[in-house]
Amino acid sequence: MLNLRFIQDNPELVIEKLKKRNFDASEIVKNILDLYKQKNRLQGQADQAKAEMNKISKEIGILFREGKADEANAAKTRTSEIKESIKQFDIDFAEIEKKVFDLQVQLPNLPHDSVVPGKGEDDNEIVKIVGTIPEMDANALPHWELAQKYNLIDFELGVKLTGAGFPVYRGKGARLQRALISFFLDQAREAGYEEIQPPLMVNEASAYGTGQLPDKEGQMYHDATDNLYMIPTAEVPVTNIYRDVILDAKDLPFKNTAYSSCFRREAGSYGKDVRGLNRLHQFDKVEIVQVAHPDESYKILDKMVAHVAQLVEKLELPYRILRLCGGDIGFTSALTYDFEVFSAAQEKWLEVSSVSNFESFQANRLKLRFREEGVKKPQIAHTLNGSALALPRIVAALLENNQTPEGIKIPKVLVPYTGFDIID
RNA sequence: GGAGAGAUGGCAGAGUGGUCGAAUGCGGCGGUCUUGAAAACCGUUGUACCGCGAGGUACCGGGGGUUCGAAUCCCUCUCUCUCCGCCA
Repeated sequence: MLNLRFIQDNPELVIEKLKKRNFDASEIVKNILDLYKQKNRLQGQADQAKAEMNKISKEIGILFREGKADEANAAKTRTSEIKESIKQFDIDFAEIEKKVFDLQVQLPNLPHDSVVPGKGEDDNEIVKIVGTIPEMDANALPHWELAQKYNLIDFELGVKLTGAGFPVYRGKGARLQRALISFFLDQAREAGYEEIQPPLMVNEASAYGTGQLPDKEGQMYHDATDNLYMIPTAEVPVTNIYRDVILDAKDLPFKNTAYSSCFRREAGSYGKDVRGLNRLHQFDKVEIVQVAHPDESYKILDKMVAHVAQLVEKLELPYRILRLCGGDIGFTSALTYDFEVFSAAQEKWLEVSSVSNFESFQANRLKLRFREEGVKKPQIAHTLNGSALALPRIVAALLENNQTPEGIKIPKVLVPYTGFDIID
């Protein structure tokens, strides 16, 4: 969420920048400014009343100790009125604070200057396209048919065990999954990321910390008995490592990578692009997360993009990088690059990674700060994350693009991990 | 699942109604001493909000209550630990 002080000091800037998202913030910002003034006035009054009260209480204590009980009791009678007004101030203050907060969380992050305005995905900028799109045989099979033909993934069995969107990987299909996970983790480690194995369920505080709550409540699986949420991405537990902490500036950036299964209810998304591995309730992903100094975060974003690009290249998949437009960028992001690989048999681009700089938007909610040498006041850090990479669509593209009459070829870089170079 | 104990500053740990934002120790930072370091000694060391500032307010797991006054008393919730049971 945006910092209140910042909104207060830069109302026009906030409104102007959010226009790129087709988000009209004028009403909300105006209300926030009004409430903020009220809040401060109220706090002034309340603090004054409390100061008065504290002073009297202290005096009463001294009087009692000196044995002047009469004077002490006389002083007591003066307090009841102040006490009442304090009570009322506190009630009003809490109410206004809640109103401000409710408005504050409605404002999305300010897009970076490089983000172009736009309505939706059609307006995204294609930064670059790498690799050549393979010419496929007319009878090339989509991955769900290949998965069945070579007995790699059993979607039907998943339905039996759990439900749609929970596929069962088996044999070389399962081994391919494991190989990809190891490969991605090793690559991240070599790039200096510390590997984390996080819990797959988180508590409410963590779900709030990264903004899954309150807005996206319906997108997470929730265990009501213990009030825990299945993570939709490793970003949630990993980023929450840094909730409520003050870091040393000289230790920045913090770099973490984590493999996890991800669980998403995907409520309301049935019917389109859900075939095979295209959209699942449970899938695997290796995530990279960085906590950065504000001055460094965009340099770091570029490095993260380069890291992801290099992964896709090593897998020999044709891909393109998009810079998301204002209308398509996520609520919490200031700048996002999406990676899409070309899936040859489906003949379409599939999103396999999303790399974002959240600037201070997420850190502000997390209370993730750092302290600069010699500066007393802690500052809000920047957070970034990206998928590196999400497995299912990578697998879909690998199967489809690498199919040959002899079988499915495994990219060279993966062979040491799979232990086989062809699926036949 | 049963029984018990506990939650205080970066950590450890005192504090059971007022002078407590909080002893003491460790750690951190600065300094003295030293060729340098260690040791010793001295000083310093929480966060947020409001205020131009002086300063004020809040925070001792969360919420509520008693009281002129709560870290301290009461209620409630959450979490952690120990023992027993079960168990990968």
